[in-house]
Amino acid sequence: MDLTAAARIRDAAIELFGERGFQVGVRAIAASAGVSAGLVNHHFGSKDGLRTVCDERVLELIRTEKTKAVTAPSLSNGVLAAMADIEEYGPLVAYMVRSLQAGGPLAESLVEHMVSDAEGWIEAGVAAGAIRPSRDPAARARYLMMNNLGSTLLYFTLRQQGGAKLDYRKAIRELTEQLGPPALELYTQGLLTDPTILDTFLKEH
Amino acid sequence: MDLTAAARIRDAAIELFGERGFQVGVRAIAASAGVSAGLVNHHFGSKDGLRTVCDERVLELIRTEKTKAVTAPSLSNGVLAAMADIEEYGPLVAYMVRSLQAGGPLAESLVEHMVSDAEGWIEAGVAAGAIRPSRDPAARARYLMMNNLGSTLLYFTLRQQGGAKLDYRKAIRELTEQLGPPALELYTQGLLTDPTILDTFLKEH
DNA sequence: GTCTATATAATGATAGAC
DNA sequence: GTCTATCATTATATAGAC
Repeated sequence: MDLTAAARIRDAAIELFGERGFQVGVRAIAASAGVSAGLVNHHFGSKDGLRTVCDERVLELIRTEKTKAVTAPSLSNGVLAAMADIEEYGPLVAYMVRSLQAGGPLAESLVEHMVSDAEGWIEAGVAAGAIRPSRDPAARARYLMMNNLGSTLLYFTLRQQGGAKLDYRKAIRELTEQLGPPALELYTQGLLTDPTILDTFLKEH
Repeated sequence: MDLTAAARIRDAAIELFGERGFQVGVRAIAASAGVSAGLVNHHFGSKDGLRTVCDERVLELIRTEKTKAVTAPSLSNGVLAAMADIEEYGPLVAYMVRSLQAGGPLAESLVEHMVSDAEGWIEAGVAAGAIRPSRDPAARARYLMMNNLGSTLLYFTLRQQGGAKLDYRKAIRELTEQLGPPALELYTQGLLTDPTILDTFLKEH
C-alpha cells in the first residue's frame, strides 16, 4: 500500500489483463486496486491510455538488468520459461502472453527484443563451438525465436480453458517434457536427408 | 441468396468473426446476413450457440475430401499456406486463425487434426528416404506442427494491425521468404554439434 | 486526488405482432 | 420464419461535489 493510487491501478490492471484478458472492465480493475472506477479514467484518460501505460511498464521491467538475465533461456525451454520460474514475474508473463495473442505494439517490441537477445547468445554458442555456424545468423535467430515463442504461445492458448487461471510454471514444465526431446533430436540430427534442398529453394525464390 | 437464412447468418458470422474477431456483435452479423438481429438468437439461441455452430461448420469443411488435400503442406510453407491460396477458403483461414488465438474446443480439434495429418505425411517421407527416422515419430510430428503452426500464428498476429483486414496470402508469402531458408538450413544441417545432448536431457528428466 | 452520480452507448437476449 | 420494439445489463467516459 506504499504505492501511489495510479501505480496501484496500473499494477492491478497488468495482473487482471494477464489473468482474464483485455476485455476486463475498468470497474474490475478499480475494485482490485481499491479505488473508484472514476479515478481510473481521471489518471489515465481512457482504458486505452491505461493499456498503453501497462505496455510501457511491462517493457520497462523486461529491459531491467534483473529480468534481462532471465530472458536468455536454454534452447529447449523457450523464452518465457525462465521468467515463469520467478514468482514475482508471474503476472508479467501472463500479460506478455495476452499481448502476444492480441498483437499490437508491445507484442512487436517483445518479439524484436527477444530476437535481438537470441542473436547474441546464439553467436556466443557458435563461438564456443556448440552451435553450427549459419548462412544467415540474423535470419536463423529470428526463425528459432518465432518457433520457440510461437509454439509456447500456442501451447498456452490451448491449455487456457475458460476463465481459469493458467499455471504457467506447470504448463512450461509439461511443454518442455513434450517438445524438448523432439526439439533436441531435430537440433542434433536434422530432419532431411537431401543436403541440397536449401539451394533448390533459394534458386526458386 | 439460395441458402436458408440460418445458413446465411452462419456464413456471415464465420466471415465477420474471422475478419474482426469474436467480439463482433450479433447486430453486425445480422446486418451482414441481411436479416434482423432478433433472428440470430431465434435460430441459434445465443451468441455462444452461433459460435458453436460456426466451429462445427469450419471443422466439417476442413474434414471434407477437397480441403483435406490441401492440408498436407510442404514443410517450409506451414499448415495454413496451401489453404490461403484458394480464394474461397480465405474466410475459413481467418476464422481458424482467430480460433487458434482465442483457444477453445475448435482450436484443440484443429491442432489434433493437423498433428494427425502430419504424422502421416512425415511417415511417408521417412519411407521414401527423404526424412530421417525418429526416436519417437508421434512426438516429432507434434513438435514440428506446434512450431509451424505457432510461428505462423505469431507472424499473423504481429501483422494484424488494428481493424485492417489481413491479406493472408501475402503474409504467407512473406513468411515463407523470411523463415523458409533458416528452416531448411536447420532441417538439413541441424543446429547443435554435440550429438549426445539428447541423451543427457533424457537422463535428467 | 478521490469520490459519487450520471450521461451515453453498446451489448446479448426476449416478447409479441405478423 | 421473420420482423420491430424493448428490456436488462454492461461498458466507457464525464461532471461536479468534497
